[in-house]
Amino acid sequence: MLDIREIRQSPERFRRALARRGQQTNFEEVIAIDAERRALIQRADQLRQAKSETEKGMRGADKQSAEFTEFRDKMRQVAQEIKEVAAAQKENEERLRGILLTLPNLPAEAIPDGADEHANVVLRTFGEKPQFDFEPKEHVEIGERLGLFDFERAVKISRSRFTVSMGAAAHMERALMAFMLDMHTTAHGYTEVLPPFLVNAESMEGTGQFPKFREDAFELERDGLSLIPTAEVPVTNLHRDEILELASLPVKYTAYTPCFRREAGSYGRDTRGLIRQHQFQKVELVQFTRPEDSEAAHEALTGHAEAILQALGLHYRVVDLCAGDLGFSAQRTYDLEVWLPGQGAYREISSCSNFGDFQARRAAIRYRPEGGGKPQLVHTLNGSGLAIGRTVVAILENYQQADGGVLIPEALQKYMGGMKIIS
RNA sequence: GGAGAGGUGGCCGAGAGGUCGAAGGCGCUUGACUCGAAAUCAAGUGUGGGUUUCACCCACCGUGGGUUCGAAUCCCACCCUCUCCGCCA
Repeated sequence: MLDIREIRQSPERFRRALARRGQQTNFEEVIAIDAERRALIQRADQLRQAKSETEKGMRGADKQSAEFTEFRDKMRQVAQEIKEVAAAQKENEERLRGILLTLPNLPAEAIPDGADEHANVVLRTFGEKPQFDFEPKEHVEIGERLGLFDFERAVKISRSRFTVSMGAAAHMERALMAFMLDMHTTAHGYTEVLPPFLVNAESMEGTGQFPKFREDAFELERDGLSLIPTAEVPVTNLHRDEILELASLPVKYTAYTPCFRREAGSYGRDTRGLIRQHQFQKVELVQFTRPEDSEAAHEALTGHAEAILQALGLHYRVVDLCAGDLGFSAQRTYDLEVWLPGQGAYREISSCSNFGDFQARRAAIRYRPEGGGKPQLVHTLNGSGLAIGRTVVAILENYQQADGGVLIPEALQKYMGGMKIIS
């Protein structure tokens, strides 16, 4: 959520920043509602002050006296007015919040301009495309031959865009989970968290999924809960409505969870294989930092996700998303795109974002600054480290052999009982 | 799922229609005492908002409604916690 006080002071700055996202925003309405809001607050405060003064007078008065009756009539009138102003305030605040909750975060100044992914900028690449002396296959073919996935039965027991992983593929998911969590907890200093996979609406609002992207979520309406679309939601909301100790910052969490997405509006895209699923597993990285530390933390967090790809020997590139391609809550995002030889394309395998204070303001996550003083909003960050299904895809396609087998990256072998090859 | 008890400041805990942002204690901070520490004494110690911003004012006793001139206190609904029973991995 954007800060209404800052909007009030410099609407033009906000208008220009959101225009970079391709979003035309008219702040006149918001500012007018805000002015009305403050006027209502002042009116309400005055009335309450009058009320409490009248009440003081009543305390000493004889209940039979004319004075008391006069006071009581005055109180009646004030109470009625308070009720009216309170109703107006409620309506006003709902209107204001309703608008503010649908406004996206301001893009960071440093990021490239552009309307869509074509304007994204490649910052760096790691490794090189592997060479094959045969035509590399897509993971679906590779998996079919090795009996790794059962797409048909997944549809039978659930529906399309779900997959059953079998044998070595299921084992590899488990191995990747353990491998990634181990690296992040030991080498990168994250605390492991296993959160609920169902969360309430307040949590979905805190990180920015609700209200604007409600149609993307699987909801259990009977219970008022949603399946998490990413571990970001439960893990960031761990500290909702909290004031963190300065000494505890940065707080760094890593969590393995399944993620559930409706993929509304993606009909026809990536219909084959594991790339786009209603359910996928992911190891997530989440950080809470002081405002002045978030940019450096963003670089570091991206590096933590990269370390996994590097350890697995996978060629990838780091992309700085342009203003038009940025997610709703993010001020800056680096995507990690892994090379998929079977597809002959780079595909997103991780997305690392700095949200600034946008989520912190929605979720009221603060810290006590140096030397005490008023609590300040933290900055929140997160990134996939990594999406596990897509990592399986990348391993299958990059490590495939002419005979149809797949070598297992060395770093992963000990997590797969010493297995060196799937054949 | 059924029955009962309960949700008050960082924590414990009083308050049971008006004098209550809320006693008392613990904790924490600062000062005094001390060579220093402990003990003791004194003062301070929540969050949000508004404004005419070294100050003043308003709100907040689980959440939302209601009764009343007036609600932490009475009524209703919901949420949560605890105990017992049932069920269950």
